[in-house]
Amino acid sequence: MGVTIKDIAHETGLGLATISSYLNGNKVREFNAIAIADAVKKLGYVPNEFARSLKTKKSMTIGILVPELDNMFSMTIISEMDRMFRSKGYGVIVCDSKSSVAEEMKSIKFLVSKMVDGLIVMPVSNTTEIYELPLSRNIPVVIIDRLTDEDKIPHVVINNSEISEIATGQICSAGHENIAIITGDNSIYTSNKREEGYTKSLKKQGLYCDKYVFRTELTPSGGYTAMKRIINEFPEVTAVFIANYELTIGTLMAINECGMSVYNDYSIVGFDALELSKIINPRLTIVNQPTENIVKVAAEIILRNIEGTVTITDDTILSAELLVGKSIKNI
Amino acid sequence: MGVTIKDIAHETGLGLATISSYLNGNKVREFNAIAIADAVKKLGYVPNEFARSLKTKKSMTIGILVPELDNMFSMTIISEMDRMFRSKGYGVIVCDSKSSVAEEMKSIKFLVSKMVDGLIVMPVSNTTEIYELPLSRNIPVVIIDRLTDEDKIPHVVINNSEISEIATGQICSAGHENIAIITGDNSIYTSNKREEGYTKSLKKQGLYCDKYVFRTELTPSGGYTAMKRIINEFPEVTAVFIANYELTIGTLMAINECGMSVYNDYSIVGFDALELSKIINPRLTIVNQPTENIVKVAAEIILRNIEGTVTITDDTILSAELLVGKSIKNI
DNA sequence: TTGAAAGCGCTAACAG
DNA sequence: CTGTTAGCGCTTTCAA
Repeated sequence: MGVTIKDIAHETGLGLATISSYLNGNKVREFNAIAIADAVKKLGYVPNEFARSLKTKKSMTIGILVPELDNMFSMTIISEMDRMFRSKGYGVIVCDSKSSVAEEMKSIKFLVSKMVDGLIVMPVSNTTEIYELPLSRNIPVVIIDRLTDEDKIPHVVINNSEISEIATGQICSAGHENIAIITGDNSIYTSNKREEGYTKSLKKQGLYCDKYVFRTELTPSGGYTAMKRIINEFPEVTAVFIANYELTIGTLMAINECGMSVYNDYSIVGFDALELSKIINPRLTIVNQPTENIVKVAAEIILRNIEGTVTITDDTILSAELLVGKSIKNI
Repeated sequence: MGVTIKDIAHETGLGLATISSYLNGNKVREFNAIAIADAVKKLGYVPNEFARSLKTKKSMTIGILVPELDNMFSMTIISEMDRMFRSKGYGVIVCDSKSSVAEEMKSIKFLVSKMVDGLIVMPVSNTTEIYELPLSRNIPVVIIDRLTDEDKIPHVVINNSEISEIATGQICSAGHENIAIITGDNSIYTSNKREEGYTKSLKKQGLYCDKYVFRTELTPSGGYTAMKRIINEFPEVTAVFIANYELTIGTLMAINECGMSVYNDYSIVGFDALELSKIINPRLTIVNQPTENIVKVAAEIILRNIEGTVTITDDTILSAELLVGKSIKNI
């Protein structure tokens, strides 16, 4: 605690700049390089990032803000962000806005005060003003998972509506006529868009019926309760499109608990439940988000905007894929 | 971007120290306080944390290292840590060691290089040497979720063995004789301890049979596969104790898929699956970890050790609780 | 209370 | 390639 480059300058008899040079990977006479390396080891020198940051104005940390931390999708994203940024020498500092607009604002302030070099936000609110603070301090922002009307900030999203239309279409093609959707509140962008695709598909076939739209909390309980209602109150329903992971878990539980089964009793298309899909028999047909790609693109944009030669503000729309299993029955 | 306390000193005609004093909540003549506040607002001054950190040697961030980021328990812990520390002005920087000893070492180095003020580790490895680096730099460490033979570092753990013994005992009391366990590899502390409690309980009753011990990956697939084997190869088994959340999901899926049911066909005690337990009918009996308390205790210790008046090295053993549902059948 | 001044440890000109 | 020097923006003695 307290070995500085000055100490190793003393030890080696060299100047500060030489040490600094070496430490930053610049050319130094081989002879000196060895001396420095030795001194570093001997004295147990570790660079002081505070001082470095003060000078370079970079903290080498990225802020990530998600609505809920204990949610499968958030977790996957964070997990991959962590890997991605770590490999570039950046640390990741995470915050959770508890799906609250007020908390979201607070979190952004907090992250900015922590001097993050960039900010990745999975937003709750629509207000674009929450980005004024980071932007005013030249902290690049990337919004993921939803589109907003903020046009100075790049978005990375998937084709929620389209893929949901395709997924629903798949169910229609199998001959189902009473198809339910279990999704989240309409104020949630992804829930809304996924419902939009579902609706579009069914209207095209003249099969739409708003009684079959179940909007609930995005939790297993939400899915469970919704599915129970479908089973009990709408026996004519033969297929269900489920718009997220937590809902999918709950829905499956409800089906199983009632002694019914996927495929035979209910044709199912889930969302995000890659791991689940594999352990269900027959294998679940699901929509799979390209999380790795979302992260890769978002990270690249942020990193490039941090470099700051040009500023990217373009949105990226990635395609999710329908992983076809055996959970849709032809009737 | 660039307004410093010097600027506001100019603006107000006061000295640097006065401004700094005010900013840090110390007494300043009311008259001046107002002037400073005005200038701050007018110039849009925001303190530079780098400079402050350089001086105070505190980053106001805590490093958290978990073996797997996409794991229910890790997530819950992180989510609560985030809340806990945020409320104290600390940020949380998370790392994932991918259950690898080498990665764990790297992550600790990384976190230390990020100048965290404290480190909370859910360890993978047994080696105590990985803590030498933070300790040598006076960064307090708290180990959670497992006990190691490191005695300079406080641990916060639950009574894994005891609660598992109790849980298993509960199954025995209901008259079951062939009771399986689905757990993780023995090298994983929690898996090992939970199995230990199970074994102890069964041996006491003279019911132990090592064929009923299933050690697998801590994933839904792991649980699913293990349960399938139980169903197919050991029809005499009537009850299963499951040692973690992911395994519990997989196990339930397997049971349901085979057209069997919890309670009627299999008596089940799960782990950590608070949310699941509620959506299963009959309600699942589970072991519930006091995550909130784990976090609270760990955070308190870290914070206190950061203050640094005295150094706490005591271990804390918290009690998990058995939430009794209706998933154990009397036979 | 307040102001002046001395660093915290590092980087980046600049000159050699 | 190397050494000198001047800060980065803040906190903190120390006097006043």
